[in-house]
Amino acid sequence: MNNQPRGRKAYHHGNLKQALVEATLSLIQEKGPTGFTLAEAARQAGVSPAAPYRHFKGREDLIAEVARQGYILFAEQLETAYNRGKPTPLTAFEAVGRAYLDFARTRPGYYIAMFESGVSTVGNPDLNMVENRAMAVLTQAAENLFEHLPKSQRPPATMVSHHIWAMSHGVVELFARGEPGGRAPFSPEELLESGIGIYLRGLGVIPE
Amino acid sequence: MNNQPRGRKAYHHGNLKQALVEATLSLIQEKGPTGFTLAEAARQAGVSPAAPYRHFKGREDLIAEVARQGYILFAEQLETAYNRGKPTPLTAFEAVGRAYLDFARTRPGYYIAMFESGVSTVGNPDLNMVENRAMAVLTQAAENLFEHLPKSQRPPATMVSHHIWAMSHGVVELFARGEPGGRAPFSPEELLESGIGIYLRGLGVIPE
DNA sequence: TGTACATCAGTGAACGCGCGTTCACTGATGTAC
DNA sequence: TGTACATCAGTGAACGCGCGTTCACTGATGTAC
Repeated sequence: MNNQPRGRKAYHHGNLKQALVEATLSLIQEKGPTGFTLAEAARQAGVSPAAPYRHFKGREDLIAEVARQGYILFAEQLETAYNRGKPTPLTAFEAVGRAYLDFARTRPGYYIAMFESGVSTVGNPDLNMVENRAMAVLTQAAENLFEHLPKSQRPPATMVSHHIWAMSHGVVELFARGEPGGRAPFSPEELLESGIGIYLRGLGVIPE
Repeated sequence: MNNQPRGRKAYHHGNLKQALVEATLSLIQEKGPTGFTLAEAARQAGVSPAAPYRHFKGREDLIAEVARQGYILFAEQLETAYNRGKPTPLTAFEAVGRAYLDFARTRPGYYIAMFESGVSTVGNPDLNMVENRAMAVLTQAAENLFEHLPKSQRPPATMVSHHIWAMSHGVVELFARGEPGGRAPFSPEELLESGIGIYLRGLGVIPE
């Protein structure tokens, strides 16, 4: 059903929904969430401005779909990096941190739709679910880290995952945007890696 | 010069520039940076849509001014909290962290203009200066923390301040926005305080 | 103290623009028999 | 295999809207003499 007659414009696009998602990604990337308009996404997909309404309730709904797909990819990428805690819980955890940053940098369109577009995951069950799935990877990775700690010394894993998420997000927003070297004398990678390292030492899971 | 004849609308506003800044703050707070329009700010200040152009080059310029004032207030608030490192470097540092969060929560309009409006401090010397001033407080507070550490163990203070900034910003963006309890089972205050605590322990400036 | 005049800080009308959305429509596709 | 028909996924024109910005203007204020 994806095969339109090649070489002549088909009346039916064939895959408009996804084409709109991709147009949204590239527009958001270029001009920020403000710069994105439904009309332009339609234009970029080679379709009239009314066409998107066959697939989305409106502008907001399209952005939300982009965010939803983004969360899924995000969770997958984190899961892959986590690799079920192999080879060691610690290296796996650190790999997740790097994957976070990598996602934000290589897929800025998704990242922006997810975190900077103003879509709220509260009150949108679909979004909420995929967001939790991504979060769960971080929490799981944290949990594993504490295996060897005496129970009394284990911090709540969700707290740790929130800390890591906050620091990663902060690094992305403040230091991984705009011109290289914009705000910081350190690369985002260095910054996140060293930050997580110090934090983990404070947690007692890295010996000094 | 601030005294207009009371009780009758004056042809000259008297303090329009600041009134526009305040209108911008409240609009940005309510509707986000996207929802802000020059026209509405003018309306809210009780003035024609052309009037703002006597004081600002345009929409962007007004937002930049709001951000600029925000950075100054921000730096002042951090400085006050820092209190020259009294009573101890550690408590002073922690107070700065709390002040960061407090600023973001009690002055969301400024915070949003500074960090979420898309104004870039790069290439705007005025903004750059005040941003650095705020940053310097964090760096100074970090530096003090290491007084008692042997030189070889001292991490670069700017790195530390960047870490703290990132974590604070992350907490604000992810957990201090939207409905209470939106994304996290912890309050932003708890989250930031515990996060910084663990980090400082990792730095070796808090004994376990 | 009064007056002439320059400057400042507003007005209000107008512009062109592009957006989001709706509508009745139509061409293409899929399906039942 | 062919045909009738329902449904799907587009079109294109139109709408009302509010925005940012410009313009010639004017009323208020400040200053030199």
